[in-house]
Amino acid sequence: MTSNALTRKLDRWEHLSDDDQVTLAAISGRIEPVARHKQLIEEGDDPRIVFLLIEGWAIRYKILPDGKRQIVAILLPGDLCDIHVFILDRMDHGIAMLTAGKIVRIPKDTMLAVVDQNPAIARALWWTTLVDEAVLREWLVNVGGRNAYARVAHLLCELYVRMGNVGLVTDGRMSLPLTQADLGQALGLTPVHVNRMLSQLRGKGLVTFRAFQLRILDLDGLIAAAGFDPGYLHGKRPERTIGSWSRPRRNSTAKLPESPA
Amino acid sequence: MTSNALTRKLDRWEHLSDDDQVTLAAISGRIEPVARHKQLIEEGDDPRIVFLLIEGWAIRYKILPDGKRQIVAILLPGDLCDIHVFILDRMDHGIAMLTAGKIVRIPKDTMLAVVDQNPAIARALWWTTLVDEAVLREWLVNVGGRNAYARVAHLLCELYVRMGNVGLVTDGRMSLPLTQADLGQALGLTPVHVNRMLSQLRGKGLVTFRAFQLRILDLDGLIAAAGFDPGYLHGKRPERTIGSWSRPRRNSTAKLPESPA
DNA sequence: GCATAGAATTGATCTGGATCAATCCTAAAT
DNA sequence: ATTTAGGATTGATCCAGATCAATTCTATGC
Repeated sequence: MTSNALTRKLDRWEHLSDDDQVTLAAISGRIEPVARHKQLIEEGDDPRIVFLLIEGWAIRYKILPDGKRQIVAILLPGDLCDIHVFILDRMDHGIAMLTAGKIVRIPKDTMLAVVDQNPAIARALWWTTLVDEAVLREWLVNVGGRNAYARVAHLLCELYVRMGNVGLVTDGRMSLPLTQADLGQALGLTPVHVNRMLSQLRGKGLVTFRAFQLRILDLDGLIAAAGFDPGYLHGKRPERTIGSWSRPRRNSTAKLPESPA
Repeated sequence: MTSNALTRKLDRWEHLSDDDQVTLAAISGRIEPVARHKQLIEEGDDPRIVFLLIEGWAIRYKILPDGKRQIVAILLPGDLCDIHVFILDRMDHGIAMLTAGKIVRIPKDTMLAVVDQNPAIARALWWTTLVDEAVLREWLVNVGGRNAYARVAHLLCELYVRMGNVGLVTDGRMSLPLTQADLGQALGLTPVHVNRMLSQLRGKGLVTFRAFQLRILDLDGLIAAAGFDPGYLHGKRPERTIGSWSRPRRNSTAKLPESPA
């Protein structure tokens, strides 16, 4: 099970041979539980380990000189926590769990050795970093160019698609373990204003969000409100469903999880 | 000369053997001139070519549904224009020249073959993408968390450091071929407001900017105004000076090009 | 059931940047 | 020298979001 999360993720981009899969299985060993709000890596650390997030949510963030925290990425189950290992001698950002969860640690040296000997794996990993970059670009566009309402809508769309890709959306509902303050830090908005935008979205019958459960009521409406481009995550093939979270997809041609009409 | 821009850039991150260098020299052949404002790749294209920017400036940008343009990266001489070739079957953003300049085209297949057979080169290229990502993160922080004044200052700091790294800063002066409207599109600000922030910076004796020439008068002051972290670009070793632009560095220990006191 | 603490919500007010609208510069073209 | 066009600058006003300040929920734990 454990290794498969990684294999499955990478195989989505680049076909991996059986050998490659065995290699990956070998490096991703024991799963460890991690506590809510646990710092996985701190800004300034010399990263020596790649984390594979098996369960739970995490964030990448940077602290501004005035102490404000800017969230620069949201990591979902199946995401690779830090390949930056390969260049950064000093992390330029921190990574912290948002919820309790489970991770697998992969030491830097293991990772480097594998990459050196398995071009297909290297390429697949590289691809994941390029996808991360595409998401980051879209976040920049979001914060730089959209108003608060569209901005919130856009983030919800993105998370909905990404959660759908890993099989964590059921009937238009998903867990969204961010407080409104957290959302604000990801969007460059005040918690108060996030709240107002959310209630506006609720008022228009697009979504519902309470008790950390997001429900999409009108996906098309939300997409329109956000100016969201469903193609932007560069999904090649939809990820196969994952272990215990899995749920058969009802419609293999749909790019987005269906929203309940 | 031509090949060396690439070699030099990559060698900065990962030591390349003579063989590797020969390989790189072989793939980066003829230099072509490109016109000002030439679109290198358009959003939606299936990218088939990597561009190496030899001379001139370019931008990565995305167009919002309402037609606004958000600049998501600024490319300087020596930058690799698009490795995204490797994943994206559809470009999620466009790339356009800002000035006239010179480029080298490298076909996707060539690139893929080289990468497959030269792990060191692959790793070096991967590194460049991770550095790009670090810059992107900082841009997000900039737009999401800083006020207009610090935001402008921060971009100027970044460009100053990057230009210094490729030997294009002389006595605290550099070319900056962006209009104030362009700066606004990179920063999520109005041209009018960019203008006001610039004159504020000028008023405090930090910089001067006219006729597309930026002059840093008080680097420490600018860094302080920006909340800039000089380490953020992850420079491992300073890039060696490049061809005709080069100028011996006066102080090998300085991280930043000196500003004239 | 009651207390507690972390969130969400709501209202009132303020302000950093946006907008709108003229000029003003400056370099290249005639 | 004069026109022209792309930028820069300046001033006046507006408004989306920030701030400040209470409440109100809601899930705990006792």
